[in-house]
Amino acid sequence: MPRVTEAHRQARRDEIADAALRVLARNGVSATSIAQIVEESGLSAGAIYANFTNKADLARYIASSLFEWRLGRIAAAAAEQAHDPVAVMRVLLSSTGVDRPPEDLLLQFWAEATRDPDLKEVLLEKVTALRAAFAQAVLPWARTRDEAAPEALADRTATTMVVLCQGYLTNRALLGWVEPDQYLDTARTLFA
Amino acid sequence: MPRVTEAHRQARRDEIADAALRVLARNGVSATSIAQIVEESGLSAGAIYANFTNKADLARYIASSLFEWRLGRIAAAAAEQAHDPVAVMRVLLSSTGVDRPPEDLLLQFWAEATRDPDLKEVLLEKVTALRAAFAQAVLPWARTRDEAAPEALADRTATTMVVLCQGYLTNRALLGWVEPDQYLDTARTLFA
DNA sequence: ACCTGAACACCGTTCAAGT
DNA sequence: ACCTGAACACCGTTCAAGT
Repeated sequence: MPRVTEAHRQARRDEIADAALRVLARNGVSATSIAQIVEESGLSAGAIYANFTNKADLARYIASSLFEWRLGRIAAAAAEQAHDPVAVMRVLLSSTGVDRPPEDLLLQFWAEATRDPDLKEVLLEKVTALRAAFAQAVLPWARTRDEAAPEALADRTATTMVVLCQGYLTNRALLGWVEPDQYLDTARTLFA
Repeated sequence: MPRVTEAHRQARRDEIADAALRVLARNGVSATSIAQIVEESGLSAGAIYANFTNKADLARYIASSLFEWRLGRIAAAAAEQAHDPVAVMRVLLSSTGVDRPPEDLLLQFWAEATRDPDLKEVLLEKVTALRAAFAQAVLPWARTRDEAAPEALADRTATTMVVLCQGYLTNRALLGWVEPDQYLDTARTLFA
């Protein structure tokens, strides 16, 4: 297969995925049909199935790119001055932007992954990368706290940071009860 | 409508809901069809639609009872000796039992609620009750920390406890990375 | 009064026919 | 080589006909 065709194929895949994401953002995962994606993309049902094996495969492609976006954010946060775990989480949770993927879609994909092993594998890969980025970001902090085994402390801390951020995002997607600052500050009081 | 008929109707609803829950636990929300519930219950499609307005209404009924179960747990935890927030969360997160509802179903309903206002209302009601139970449970602790406005501290703390527990359950439903004790202990280190 | 199950519009997916 | 869109099996929901 010549290179030009491969590039064209990738462009087609992204064209379909972009159209699908627009429909997903409007209607959510469970209420999005192939017919709607066909209409939004201006292509045909056959064209979608020539580029993705099925609807779950298309969803996986989209979910992967959405979680990738958040990974970019945390890498940026790690590069900033903050090395304290709470400060790093504050950057991630407070991050805004026009291109921010809808948090309820992340939650819907996360829930779907409990029943879709392939999707689970994709998200596990992303979360593992996120955890590694957290661990690297807080390593300087860990060195000031446990000079004997700072790497182990950073790893444990990174895992808990993932869980803490998940809780916040899960909550905000549905209820939006708490601002990041209140969440982190009250948590500090609670654990003191 | 005579009372006997009303009781019979309620029994029918629970018969259908119980059958549906068995299918849901096996296959998950998105892969469960009315046809499967018809087969599992031994009734007909018409009987289901005579007792629930549609599939979403049936799901709402089931989700409500599952979250109710967790509420019972936290009320029990509140009645125990523990008044420290971390100890109360430890009881909730470590609770086991044969009748424990599958956590991935809770997560799937939570995600669905971001697109279903009626389901959102049901879950909001349950979470508000959970938050109130938390607030009551930690009030003695709050009095030892802030004698001026212990109720306000208890409320803020309860909100954050909800978010912290959500994060843990969201994580465990898919990854199962962390034990409750490690999560709570490392969080303490992280915020110190 | 309640239940049955065939019928309906729509869903995800396929594949013969086109270009 | 890739796309189209009618066709297929199955989905959620309804409702005339039964008991």
